Amino acid sequence: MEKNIIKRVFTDLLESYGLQGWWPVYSLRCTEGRDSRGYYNQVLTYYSYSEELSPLSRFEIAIGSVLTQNTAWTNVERALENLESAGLLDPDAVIDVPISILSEALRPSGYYNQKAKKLKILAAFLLEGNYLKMGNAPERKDLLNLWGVGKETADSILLYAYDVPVFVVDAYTKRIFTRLKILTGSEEYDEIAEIFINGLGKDSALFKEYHALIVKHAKEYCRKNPVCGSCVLKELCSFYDIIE
DNA sequence: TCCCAGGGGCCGA
DNA sequence: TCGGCCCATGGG
Repeated sequence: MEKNIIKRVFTDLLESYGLQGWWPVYSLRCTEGRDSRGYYNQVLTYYSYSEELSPLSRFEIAIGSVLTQNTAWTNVERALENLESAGLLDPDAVIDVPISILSEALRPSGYYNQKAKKLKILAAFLLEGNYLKMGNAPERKDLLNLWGVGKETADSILLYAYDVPVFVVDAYTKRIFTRLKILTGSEEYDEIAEIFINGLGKDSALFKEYHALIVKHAKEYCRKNPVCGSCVLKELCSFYDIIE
C-alpha cells in the first residue's frame, strides 16, 4: 500500500482531468455565447479561488447545494436560470415570494415542493444570522439543524461558500474509495471525512478540488456500471480485476 | 422502458 | 440504530 494513497489518488485524478475550479457559480457566468435556444453555450463561469465571493454568489452556492441533492446538475442549472429570470437569486426575494411561485421555478430540478420549502428555510437562516458576509460562516451544527440540510449539504456550503476546510463526502466518494478498498463501505460520513482530512491536512483549496475531481471521475469512469478499461486509477483498483 | 442523478426526512421494527 | 420508502424531473 502506498504511503499516502489518499494523496496519490488526488494526484492521479488531477493529472488526468485538470483543475475543476468548483463551485460553478451561475450568476458569474459569461454574458456572451447564448445559443439559438437561448441557453448559454458555456453556462457557468467557475470562480477562481483568489476571487472574493460576493454575498449573492455565496447565497447561490448555498441554494445550489440544496438543489443538487440527488439531482443531475444540468437540471439544477435550469432551476437556477428560472430563479434568475424571476429575480429570485436573492435571499430576500426567496423569503418574500409565494411558495407556489418558487416551487414552480424549481420544477426542473425535481423534488420541487420539498426544495422550495428548504430554500425558504435556508434563506431565512442565512439572512437572519448575517451569514452572507464573508468571514461570518455559520456553525456546522446550526446548518444541520435546518430542515433539508444534511451533512453533505452543510459541508458543501461551508467548504465552497465559506472556505471552511471540511471534506465533502458523497455517494461518489463512497463508491470510488470502496472499490479502491480504501473504504470497506460500512464507514459513516464523519469517519470518511476524517480519513481524507488526516491524509491531506486541513487545506480547503485542496478539498474543493478533490471533491470536484471525485465527481468528475465517478461520472466518467467509476459509474454504477464502471468503465474500467481506460480508468486512470485501474492500477490502484482491485475492482478492475473483478470486471476484467 | 428503465436506470440514474453531487440527499434528506420520516417511519416502523 | 437501521433499512425502506417518499420526494420528481430530464437525459441516456
